[in-house]
Amino acid sequence: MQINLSESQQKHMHVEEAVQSLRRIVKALHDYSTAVEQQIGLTGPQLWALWELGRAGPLSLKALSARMHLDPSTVTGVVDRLQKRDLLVRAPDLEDRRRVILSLTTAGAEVLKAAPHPAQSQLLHALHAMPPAEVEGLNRALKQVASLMEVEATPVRFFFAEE
Amino acid sequence: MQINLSESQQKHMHVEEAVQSLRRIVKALHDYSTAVEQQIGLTGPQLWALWELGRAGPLSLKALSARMHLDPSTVTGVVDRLQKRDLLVRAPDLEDRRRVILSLTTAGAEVLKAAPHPAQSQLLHALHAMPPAEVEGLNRALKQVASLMEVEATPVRFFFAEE
DNA sequence: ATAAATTAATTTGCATGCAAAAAGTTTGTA
DNA sequence: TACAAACTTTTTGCATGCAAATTAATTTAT
Repeated sequence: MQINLSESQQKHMHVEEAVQSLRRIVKALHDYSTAVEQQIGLTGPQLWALWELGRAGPLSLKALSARMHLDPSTVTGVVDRLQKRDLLVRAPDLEDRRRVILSLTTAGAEVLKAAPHPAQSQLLHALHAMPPAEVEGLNRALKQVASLMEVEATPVRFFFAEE
Repeated sequence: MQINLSESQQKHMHVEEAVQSLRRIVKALHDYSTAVEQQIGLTGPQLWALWELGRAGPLSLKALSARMHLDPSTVTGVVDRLQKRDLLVRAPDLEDRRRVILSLTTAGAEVLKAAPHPAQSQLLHALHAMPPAEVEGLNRALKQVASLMEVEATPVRFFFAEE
């Protein structure tokens, strides 16, 4: 079967598919987190925090927040729950007493050893599995999308052909 | 200054940048929602719910939940807040008394008329602004990433409105 | 040397988001 | 018809997530 599409129709199709693919990626990330939670009893953010501590050694709360790209007040809660389960400890920083030093406990390190990678790694894995040229092209296109979206910082009304 | 990078180092760089770009896209979506919230005093999900009601007429809570791809228990809360501000009303369905019929109030329709589209328009706008070849390449790469991430095939869900 | 500004972590308040269970309604079946 | 099963909404409980305010400690400026 041969169907002829106008150039704008083809483009619209690609846009729809690209949006669909982004949804699939987000869903895959979410599903992976849910599966991990079922498996080891830690939520996505909790495992992620442990994982960052495991790879980057003891960290202050702020440093951990920065690595997770989350607000410190959010990470405080995540750390509370991990501490309650003795997977990490808070210790005062003698250099700067405002700071708290977060370290894995032995139990935390054990859990981490048995745990799968956090969901972020799922994405990294996929990207590393792709041909370099593909990754480079994807990178260029994503950067452009991000730039175009950042230009429109303030809400504007958009109008679309059919929809 | 000339620095030689191995092929794997170059690839790793592209991977990092691609992940960074995805983060920027997610952040741009969030920033847009925040800007809308500042402008019209409605959160992203609240505007989204109003918008679906505006375009798809009166809906039951379940039907609205389905359109938003959110759990009914979540939408109950969103609807509560909109009802408290008289932007929509709950009415019993005489056909099936389990159901609740959600309708925009005049005030709700007014707010909607003055409001920008919900956040996903930002992304669509950016994609439509790109050269067709770029979109096609992006599409192909994203599909591959999604496939690689989907260890087991599962039905696609959504992270924002559409249709 | 001391006041002012900054910084780190926490607390509080609000809004998602889901799962599980409760309550009322309708449908299917024996 | 009676009763079980399924459906619709709400409630409850928990875990993010951010913004704004607080507290304590440190740095900067006067």
